[in-house]
Amino acid sequence: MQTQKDNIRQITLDEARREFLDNGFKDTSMRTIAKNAGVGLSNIYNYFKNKDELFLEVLKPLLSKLKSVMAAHNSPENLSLNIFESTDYQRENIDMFVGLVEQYRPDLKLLLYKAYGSSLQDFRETFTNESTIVGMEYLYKMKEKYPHINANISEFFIHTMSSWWLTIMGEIVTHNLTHDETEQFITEYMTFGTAGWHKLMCEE
Amino acid sequence: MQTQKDNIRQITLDEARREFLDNGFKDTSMRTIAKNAGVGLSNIYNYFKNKDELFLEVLKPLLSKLKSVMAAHNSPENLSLNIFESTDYQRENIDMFVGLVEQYRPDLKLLLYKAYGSSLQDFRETFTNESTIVGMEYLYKMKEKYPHINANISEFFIHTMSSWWLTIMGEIVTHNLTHDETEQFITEYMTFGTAGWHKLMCEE
Amino acid sequence: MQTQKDNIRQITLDEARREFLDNGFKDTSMRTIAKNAGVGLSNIYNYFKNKDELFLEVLKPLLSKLKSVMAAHNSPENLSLNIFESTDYQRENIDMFVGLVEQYRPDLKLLLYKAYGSSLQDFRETFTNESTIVGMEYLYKMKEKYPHINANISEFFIHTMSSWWLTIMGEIVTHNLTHDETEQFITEYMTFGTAGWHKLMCEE
Amino acid sequence: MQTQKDNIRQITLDEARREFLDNGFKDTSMRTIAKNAGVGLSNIYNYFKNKDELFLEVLKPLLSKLKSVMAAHNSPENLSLNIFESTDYQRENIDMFVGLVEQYRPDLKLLLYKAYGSSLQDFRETFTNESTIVGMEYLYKMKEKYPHINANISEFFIHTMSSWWLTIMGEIVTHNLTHDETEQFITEYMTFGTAGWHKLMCEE
DNA sequence: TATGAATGAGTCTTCATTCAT
DNA sequence: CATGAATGAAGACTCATTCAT
Repeated sequence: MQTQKDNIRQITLDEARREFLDNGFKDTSMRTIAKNAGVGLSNIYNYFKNKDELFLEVLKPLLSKLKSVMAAHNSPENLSLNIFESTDYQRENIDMFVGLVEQYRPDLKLLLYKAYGSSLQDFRETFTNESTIVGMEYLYKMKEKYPHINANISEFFIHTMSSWWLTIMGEIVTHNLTHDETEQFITEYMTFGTAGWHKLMCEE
Repeated sequence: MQTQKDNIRQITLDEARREFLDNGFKDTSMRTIAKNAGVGLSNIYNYFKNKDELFLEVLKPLLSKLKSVMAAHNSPENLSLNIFESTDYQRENIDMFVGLVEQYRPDLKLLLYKAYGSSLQDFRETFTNESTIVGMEYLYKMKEKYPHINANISEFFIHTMSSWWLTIMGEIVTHNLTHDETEQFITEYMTFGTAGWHKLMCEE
Repeated sequence: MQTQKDNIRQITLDEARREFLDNGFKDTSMRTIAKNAGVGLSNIYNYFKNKDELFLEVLKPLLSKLKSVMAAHNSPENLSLNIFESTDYQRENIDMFVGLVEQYRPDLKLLLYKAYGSSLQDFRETFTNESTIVGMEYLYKMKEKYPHINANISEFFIHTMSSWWLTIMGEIVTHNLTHDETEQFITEYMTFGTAGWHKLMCEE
Repeated sequence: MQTQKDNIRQITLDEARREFLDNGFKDTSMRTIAKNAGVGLSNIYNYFKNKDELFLEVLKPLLSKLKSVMAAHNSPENLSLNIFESTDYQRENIDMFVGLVEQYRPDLKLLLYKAYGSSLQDFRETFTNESTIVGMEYLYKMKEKYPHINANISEFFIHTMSSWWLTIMGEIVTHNLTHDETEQFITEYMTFGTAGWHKLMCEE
């Protein structure tokens, strides 16, 4: 009996996602995926080169989304001190953030907590490093535009903030907040962060 | 050649730490530990019940240190709004923090990044949860003492901040900062955090 | 894009030869052949019954050439003691030999060194056995014609000489001799062999 | 139930030899060896690092014997033109040769015909190359001692003769000659070879 | 003819732990 | 206390070939 191509591929991906989520990349066996997906073990290898590629394929949509998010961060319209006051900008930013979380919740869990043993094992570190570079560039551009601000902020602090971003993402993904809880958290987070950055950049 | 009892135990622990650090809990094999430690494989089981307990034993000192740190956080002398201004208190707090990192750097790496597969795999989550409880209690007590402050802060936000703490710890452990870099970072961190908390608790 | 029938057959054969040469029969997979030849895997089975037959088909030209060479060996005009002196005959013989090597170098490598796992795995043995029979017959006929020669040579010695022939073929195929090197070798080989045979058949 | 160390090791080696002989290295599975030897599959890995090492261990005695044989070839007492006449020397040489074959018959088959896939796959080539070097050195030393001989013999010819040596060894190992057959063959071989070498080195 | 999907048995190797001595 | 042997299940992946279309 032959099932259609796409069907099998999708079934395998779905089952793999479930299995990876339950047991993590390393503790998930191809055998189990095959059995639970109702697909012949060796047949999986007609669709995916190996276990790692299967994992990557599961996370592909999320990964490209993240890439585009990071690219957007540095766009010119964000280069304004307004952002400390502009609730609009912040709101927009946050909505994107929350949307991303809601759309990719399981995949984010996978990526952040279950990737041990895969080639994405060090994604957090990699992503943080890249974010840090982006963050530093942002800082320099701001300094050019607003020479009076304090841009003498250590790379490591930026690094830390980038890492924080992922931490928060991870926490949100892990805990299922109600809508109100989410709203309150975001307000707090914005209040806290805005005050912090303002102090750091404008009053030192 | 026989080695004395305590020696064996210690040698095993040391070699296990090294091996776990290099390859992570899951990818470290008892065989390798035994071979590199020069100890008979099955003899290890005379000192430690199993691989997991060996791992726990390696991390025991760090774990109890962390426990005491958390306990101290809630002590009465910390219950003062002064802490927002008192550089002394903050300084002291930070020094403890830095001291801890310097003393337990490898163990912290182990605990935060290499524990996959062990019973400490979820330490980060567990610890964050406990920290959150402590943090909430602290908040209530502060509210009792200073009724005018805003203590209406979401548990999830506290949770997030606790998690942040571990994130920062992890970053410091991972990157070997010079003394000056550490100083600058701490200053930035304090500035940022103090402003944030102040805004959140006193001006809302 | 469809390729014409004969094309596909030939392309497959060529790619198979290349692959077999690189990795040997056993370590070459049908998948690889198909992929590199740009032919559908299962389509190969429309042209060749199985992997073994594909291998046989690759070597078919060489095999029939070898068969004819062996047949020629026993022809009447060769039945002369002159051959020990007649450089002409020897020369002709050698030239055929060298020509064969130059024309079929890769196929000879295939047949002699890369056939493990195929039905030609024991070709060397088979061919040697047949050659031995031919050689023995040759010897008898010579004895009939020249009764004074010593034809009491063991079958095993003939066998050994037949095997030697293949060995030398293999060596020549493996090492890429220059023209001069080939010439010198042939001279040496003829000198050595002629002296040996002469001693064995005429002076004992 | 625990069997003694050496027992198991030996049983495994014996069974492995048998299996390798029957099916060749590549087509012998560790599972089969384990089953037929009555040893736990994974237990084999307590004695041998992997399949290849098991194979090497089976052939170890033969390999060191061959090494010593080659080393002896160049010894000073062999440096004499007498050897063309001295039946003693030749006899001794041949006896060693035959003894070696009789003692190591199965192992020689293994090494020469069944090693495909193992690290000894190219033993024949390797050994021939080394033999060639030894042979060339021998030739030079002879030339020094007997300046009138013709030492202008191509390396490739020597190579071919070294290869021949292995070929003959292989043939003898494969065919079970009676004592008389062996004697006759040796005589023929010596007659043939001596005449050949003599012609090549002394009359050209 | 041509295709990609499907099969199912097979490969070597590793592991934490326990057993017998 | 110490040891090396033993266990049994599990791991990812490959293969030649056939099936359904």
